Amino acid sequence: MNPTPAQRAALSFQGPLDLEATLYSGQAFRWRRLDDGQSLGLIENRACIVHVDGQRLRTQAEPGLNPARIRWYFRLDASHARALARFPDDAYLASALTRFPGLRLLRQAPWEALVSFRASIEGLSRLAGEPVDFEGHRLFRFPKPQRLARLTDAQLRSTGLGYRARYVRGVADEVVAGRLEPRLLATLNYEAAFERLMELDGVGAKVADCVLLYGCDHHAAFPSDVWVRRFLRETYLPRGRAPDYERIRRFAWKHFGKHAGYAQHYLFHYRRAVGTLAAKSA
DNA sequence: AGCCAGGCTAAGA
DNA sequence: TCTTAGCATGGC
Repeated sequence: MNPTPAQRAALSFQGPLDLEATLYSGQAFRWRRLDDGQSLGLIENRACIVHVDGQRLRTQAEPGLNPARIRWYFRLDASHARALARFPDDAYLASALTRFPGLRLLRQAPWEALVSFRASIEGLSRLAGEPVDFEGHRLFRFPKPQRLARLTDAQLRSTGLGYRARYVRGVADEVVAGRLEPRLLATLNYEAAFERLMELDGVGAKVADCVLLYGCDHHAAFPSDVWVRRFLRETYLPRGRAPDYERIRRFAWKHFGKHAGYAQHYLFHYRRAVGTLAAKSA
């Protein structure tokens, strides 16, 4: 296969951009650090190498991945600052913002987010994705629904999916049959999109909210896992029984507002990377 | 090195 | 009707 040429760009941006926190905080699964300190991954299924140079994001991208799309993916527009500006005056959030001011919520592809629910993204890509040779590295694109739907159960399981293989197959079938259009989830309002996702076999509230937050830019989505629950119990909800999913999200909307999900990612990352949150600025 | 995820289902209280 | 174990596998 012919190596794919790279197109270079330097994208200027406002405010801080912390690629390390942004790419490796558990919201994206397709990036890796190169020996020279840059990061290699795929954006909208096209290979890309990035690093920050002052107030510019320097990129090498496959043709077809335009600078505008890279800006969109990394949220190099004002929407990052806007979301932060709407955060409540909150001591815990302030700690996380002080420590990781350049952590940005990525805008990833709905289809990939949908299947990445606990699926092995890398495994599925290696198994069924088109290989790409880019700047001396080999990557694999994430397979389209049509491709995943044609895989056998044994093939899906070979990627480490285990009994979740049938969930992946089910979602792929839904898309192929035209009953589900991942891109439309971003255009529905949050509640409608949440309900639609919950109808899918293998998608519960946590997974639905992850898809909506990381793949559809729905900031109302507040996925709560063990880290978020732990954080909440250490801070706002210390007594009583462990709150269930519904109670947590209602608390989140009331306390964090319309960008609760964006705040969630800050708290999630801080709790995992640093430890128990201090109520004072770090 | 063992526990636990996340969603579903079947079995138990 | 509500709660709980088990599922296949990998990550902490």
